[in-house]
Amino acid sequence: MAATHQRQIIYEAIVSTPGHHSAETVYAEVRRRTPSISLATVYNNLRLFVEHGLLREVSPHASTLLVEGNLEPHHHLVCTHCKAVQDIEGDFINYKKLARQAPRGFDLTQPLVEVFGVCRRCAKT
Amino acid sequence: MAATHQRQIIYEAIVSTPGHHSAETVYAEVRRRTPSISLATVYNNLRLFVEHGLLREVSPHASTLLVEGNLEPHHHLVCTHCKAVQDIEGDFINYKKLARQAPRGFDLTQPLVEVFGVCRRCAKT
DNA sequence: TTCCTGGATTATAATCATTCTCATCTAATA
DNA sequence: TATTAGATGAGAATGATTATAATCCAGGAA
Repeated sequence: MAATHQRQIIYEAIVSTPGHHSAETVYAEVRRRTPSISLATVYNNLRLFVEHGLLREVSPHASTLLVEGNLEPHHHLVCTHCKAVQDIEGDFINYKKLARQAPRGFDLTQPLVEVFGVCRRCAKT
Repeated sequence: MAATHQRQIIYEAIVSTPGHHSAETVYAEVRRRTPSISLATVYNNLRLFVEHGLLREVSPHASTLLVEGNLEPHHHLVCTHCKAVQDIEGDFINYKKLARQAPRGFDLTQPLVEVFGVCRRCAKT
């Protein structure tokens, strides 16, 4: 991966500010220094950085709406590669600890949890 | 909420089949019985059902790409209402139990977890 | 029954984020 | 300097979703 000027300023813009960054916010930030940069370049490199592990994707799931009729408490296991979602049972969450970590006032009455990993098929590749 | 014909067949199509349903799959299924139905109606009613708690949204996250530079192990707390994401620390996950529940071959070497709830500001409303 | 009214539906246009295409550029190497 | 592979930029294309506006329909009042 070549360390081009664009890549450097994109990376800098992200790691220099804690928190979560969208393509648009990065684009706006980076454009102040290098106005000729293209939004496509930002997207390309965000994806590249995530693939190479330099950045982490905040919500690595497919962007399409999914609904389910199963209202029983259960959680989801999401493959960050193929985006497949499957149900997962079990009480692997310590709700007391979780509630202690959450900020005051955050309603966790019925927490849903999504666990990200890589499914067997994708792990083989 | 009026129990119209369209709403009934949309709801039926979802709860009669376990698993996760996208707007397109519901649309395709429902069209076999009522070919005149509109995709907009499917979207409208999926949203309505989710709001009324008849259905659950599988990945109630912001649909835009977000990245972060913080590679330290941590998790995310997501407000299902305003979609805001904040970091959350802590070891509220029992990884042994989680690994036991996950299907064979699912790679959970570095699991990311998103916990959904309602943030203080949205809970007030 | 007939009219009225408000909500529901439909078709389609519009929007938004993201990806694709392809011509151009750049930097490293021969 | 010439070559070449990869990177970039501009804008078109895509795909999911939402908005718009006209039409439809069911239930209640006359």
